[in-house]
Amino acid sequence: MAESQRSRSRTCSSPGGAPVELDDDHGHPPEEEQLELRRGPWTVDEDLTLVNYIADHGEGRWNSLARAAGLKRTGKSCRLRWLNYLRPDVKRGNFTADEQLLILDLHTRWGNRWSKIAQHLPGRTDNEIKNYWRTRVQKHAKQLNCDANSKRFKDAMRYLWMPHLADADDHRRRLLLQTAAQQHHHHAADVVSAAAGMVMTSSSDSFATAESSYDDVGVLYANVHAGEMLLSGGGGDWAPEPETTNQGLWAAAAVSDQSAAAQVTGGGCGQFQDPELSGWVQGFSEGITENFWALEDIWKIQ
DNA sequence: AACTTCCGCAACCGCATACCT
DNA sequence: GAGGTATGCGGTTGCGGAAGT
Repeated sequence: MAESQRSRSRTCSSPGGAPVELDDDHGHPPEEEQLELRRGPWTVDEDLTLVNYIADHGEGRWNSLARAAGLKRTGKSCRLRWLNYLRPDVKRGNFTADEQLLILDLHTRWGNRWSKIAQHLPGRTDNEIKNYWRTRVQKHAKQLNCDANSKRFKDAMRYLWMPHLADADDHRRRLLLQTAAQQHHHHAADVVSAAAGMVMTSSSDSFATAESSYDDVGVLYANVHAGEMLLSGGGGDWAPEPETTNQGLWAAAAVSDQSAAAQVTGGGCGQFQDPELSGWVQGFSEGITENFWALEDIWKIQ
């Protein structure tokens, strides 16, 4: 990507985002402003400025917002910072099994339409999903020696990984409910904390940056809230909110695929559309193959 | 402890499209 | 309709911390 590297070479990414010169863009801000523009990591002060300004005036009109707020940033940069990090409803932490399932399924449908996928995962940003895909999913594809966009990999996800995730999610829910039952004599707040702790554990996170202390509160609140929701479900009827459910997208497939996966792992041969994959997957069932253990390892990574 | 490598994430870029005049 | 500007999207990069040696 010569073009990318070329343009990237103009950037100054010194920590703290020292003012740098810009020579690009169709926007062509006045010369004196170009000299002042900052890029690179946002400081706490900048975050606060942006958050306060949006709280007072709302979002939108990003270029003028940046100027009016006194931020020496491009409108683009402000928009990105707000949408991906500062928005109050942005959810942080690892993806839940539900979310992973949804991403896998939606990606098989829509490909790299990250923003479209993100619309079905409330609180998640396209950037986060994109990063997840590139760092986790593609890594797994690499381990399987196939392309993440290949039919083979998609089938592997569909028949092996997704049922695995579904199982794990069931297991997680059972654990939470079990915890609630065991501790029912405790003070309610203790129970909620315990559940929240479990949620925190299952979605532990790298949010502990120096500039994100105020985010921690939000994350904690969100997880405690999640714990409350899980516990208030009471009878094992917990389900994601309507928007976050799979709404038949993968649910039906997951149910039917459970049997396919069971066939695979149980020694049978699932009916796969791709005859090549059928043979490949059949390998799992006929003794232990390298691929099988690779998949098991992949699962442990989750 | 020091150094290197790997990995995840935030932020950037160019391009496409929508919107405005 | 043409031109200019704003916004949104997807791809890519580099930093910083974790893990490994």
